[in-house]
Amino acid sequence: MTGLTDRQRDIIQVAIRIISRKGIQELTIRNLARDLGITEPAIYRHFQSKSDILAAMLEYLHRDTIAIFDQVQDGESALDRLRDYFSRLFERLRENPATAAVVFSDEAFMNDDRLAATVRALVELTIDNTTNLLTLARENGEIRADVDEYDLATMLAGGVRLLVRRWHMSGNGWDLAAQGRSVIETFVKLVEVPR
Amino acid sequence: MTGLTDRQRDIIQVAIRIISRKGIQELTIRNLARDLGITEPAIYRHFQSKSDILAAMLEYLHRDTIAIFDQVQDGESALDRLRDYFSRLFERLRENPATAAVVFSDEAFMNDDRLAATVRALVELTIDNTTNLLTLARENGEIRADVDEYDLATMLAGGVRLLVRRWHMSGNGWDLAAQGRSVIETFVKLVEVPR
DNA sequence: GAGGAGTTAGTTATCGATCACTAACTTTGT
DNA sequence: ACAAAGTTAGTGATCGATAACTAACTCCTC
Repeated sequence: MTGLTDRQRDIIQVAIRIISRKGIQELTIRNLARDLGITEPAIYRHFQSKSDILAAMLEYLHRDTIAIFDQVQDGESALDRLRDYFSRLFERLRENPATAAVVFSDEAFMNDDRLAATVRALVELTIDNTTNLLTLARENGEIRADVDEYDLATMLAGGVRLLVRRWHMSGNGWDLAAQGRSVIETFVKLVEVPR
Repeated sequence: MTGLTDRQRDIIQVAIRIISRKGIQELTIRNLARDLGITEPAIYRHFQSKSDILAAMLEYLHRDTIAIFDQVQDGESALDRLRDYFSRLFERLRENPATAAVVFSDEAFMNDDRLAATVRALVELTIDNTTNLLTLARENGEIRADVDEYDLATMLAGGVRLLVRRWHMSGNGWDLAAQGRSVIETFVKLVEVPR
């Protein structure tokens, strides 16, 4: 369904792990081959170029993020769905902290137009999802209507991004989900219309 | 006072410009020399290593950010000082858009412990400044007291960071100060205690 | 079911390009 | 005349990528 072989998936996972632990500068074909336990040319049996590996990696993360949004329950209130969405994002990061690092390696993809566009789309996805839920919340009358919802989405998504960045920089040394929940609840408290 | 020669300042400015336009991957001694109009070894007359150039660049940005915070007027209310602070940050970015790019190249400094610590401190600086102003605002009774101010600082600083990132990614194609003001005012509207 | 043909996934060895950096020499300004 | 700031010419290391080859497995034909 994803169009990837098992071996291609292996390579992507190892690539993500390298980026997570050592930064994207350390993601070389050499290091990738070493961690996979094969030689460098063998990698080219599975991907035509390093750029293709990165593209597949970004596409994988993109699909994964879409899947998370799709899992968010339908019946709840928009604010509950917002809580659910970020809770699931935090859960994924806890299970696979490596994914966080990739999203903060934007700059590394600037050279390659295709990769730059993909990583940009990946970042925008979370913002768009947030904006959509906030629009729904306003339509439902769950949040105050006297503030721009795009500004709200910017603050919420930006705040969570900053939190994840600091968590990643700290070596994942604290409970992201707990801190994240605190930020989300603070946000909800600010925008919620008392019922 | 800064301990830098004129030539060292030239080099830092050109380095910042390269990072801004092409990303940190393109910041090589070769490209730096070419843009400066001299040969590569000449650079080593002014800095002992590439790492030293990056360290000096980060230190320069750090001093600059501190200077901006110090310029914020004293007499106003804490919320007005907050507005003033971010307004000055946006103004600096408008005058020198290159500085934005550097702060988003965190990952590039991960290899070098000294650089990593410096860039981390640079990012924390804005958050700390924001937190301090929010603490003051609460003490003055300007903002509601039922929300965690560290969460507030995370959302505000994170939101602004995200905004700046998108502005940079768009090739500085729109008015950052105007969009930034909108985010700040939305934030103020959320936290302000009606008087 | 035996045996060639083709495929898959690896190997060793090597390529040209580029990286940060250096030694030795020359030019320039005071 | 001397020091600062430039030059030419080169270093070893590492980058992504390729050529040539091989072991192991599958598939097709008779």
